Amino acid sequence: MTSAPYASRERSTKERILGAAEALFATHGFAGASLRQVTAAARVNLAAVNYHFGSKDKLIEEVFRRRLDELNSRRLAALGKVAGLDETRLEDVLDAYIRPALDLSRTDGGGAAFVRVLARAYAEHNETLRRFLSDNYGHVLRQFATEFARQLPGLAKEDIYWRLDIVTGALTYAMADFGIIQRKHEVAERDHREVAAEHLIRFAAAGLRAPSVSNSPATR
Amino acid sequence: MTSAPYASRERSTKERILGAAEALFATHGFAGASLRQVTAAARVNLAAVNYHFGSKDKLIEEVFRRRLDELNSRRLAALGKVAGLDETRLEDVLDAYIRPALDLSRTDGGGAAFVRVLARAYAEHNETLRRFLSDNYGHVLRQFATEFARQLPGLAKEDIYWRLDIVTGALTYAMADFGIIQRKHEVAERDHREVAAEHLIRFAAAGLRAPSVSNSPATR
DNA sequence: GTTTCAATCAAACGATTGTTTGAGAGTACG
DNA sequence: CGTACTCTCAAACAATCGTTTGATTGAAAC
Repeated sequence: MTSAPYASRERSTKERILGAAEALFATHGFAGASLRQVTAAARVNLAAVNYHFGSKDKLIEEVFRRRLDELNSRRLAALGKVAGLDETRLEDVLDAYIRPALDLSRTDGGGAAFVRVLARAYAEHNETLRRFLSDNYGHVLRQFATEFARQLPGLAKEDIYWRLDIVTGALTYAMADFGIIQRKHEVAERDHREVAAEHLIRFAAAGLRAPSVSNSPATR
Repeated sequence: MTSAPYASRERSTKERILGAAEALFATHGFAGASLRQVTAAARVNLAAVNYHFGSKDKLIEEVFRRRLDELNSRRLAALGKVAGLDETRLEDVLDAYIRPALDLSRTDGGGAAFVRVLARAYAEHNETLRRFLSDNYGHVLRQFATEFARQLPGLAKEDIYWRLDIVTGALTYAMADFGIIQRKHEVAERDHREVAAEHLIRFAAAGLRAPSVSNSPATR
């Protein structure tokens, strides 16, 4: 029923499709990667996508759900270990937010590609996709916002959300490695992301601790 | 020769195509927006794109060049007014970097759409496009890096580039309005971006002033 | 008036798109 | 055995893609 019909030779057809789709969506975009490219890379018949997922759009959704469920629970688990504690520093909360994304990008199963897919999702600005992400991410972001608010009593709730958005943008951009400045080639990919996470946490912690904008409106 | 054949009724065919392409690329992506959609929106014959630009790829390049040339020179002009001066604060340099992007997104001619196109370009991760941006943006970024280094003598050159990348990522995503948290509908678009710029500058200034990562490697 | 040339137009080009079809293979259950 | 069911496959579907063609327009040059 739920298991494969006969002992699968390596990975199931569905998983092979998801993996190939993830990689191709990352490099060519959702519209740019065709189902023929995907099925060829997965060494699967063209009709398999519509048979297993129903349509290309459903396949895209499934690519997200597979990783986001994991990323969601990991972030919440990490947050649960530090939330509400007296000795918790701001950096610990940031680490709970950033580190799971970093770990995801280092999984052997192609999670690195998904980080780029996620960055594309933000760029898509598609209302359907946005609602999908909001439904799956909204409550996680709210929990983090609560803990950030506890760490930063001087900030208004609105400021918190603004800065979390900024952190998310910077995180997405950095994890997807969109830098204009070329990296040295001798630096390995995973070392690169590790360094990126350090810089991000350091930068974001200082940015979050900045004086409130709302309390001092005379900025310009 | 360079002028229109007869007094143009409103805007030239090339300009109408560029405007329509910019808007459609922003919402549907480069692969997602077809030339038939573009030419229909511009009220222009389908063949006009290939006649005036040669191909779809060349059209994409031209969409970038039109705005980037302006953004480039505005940023350098703003930087020139504050660079090297004793009374210049870090926030002034950041303002020179961020404000022109904000102004661009408020132009009536659809510059707001271009900001989203720019965000897409980063997500594209296309090597050709990356080189194009690096050629047009590289020297600007280097000049800003020099001034930032002057303002932040405690930071290593590598730290400067890392943090400039972070600022660029946060700027790109904030300006393109990719926030997961829904905004209040009563807030107008241009007010929204104005507030975004204030938050960004405040956040980025504090982040840039954070202690160097390189000088204290014991982060985790 | 005639030539010249840039610009626009409808129509078609072959290639590729997502999706559907119907036959066939292979396992499980009775 | 036969029936049932899941999955795979080659082939075709209509639609849409970027691009090209050849005719036609209209103003400028001579």
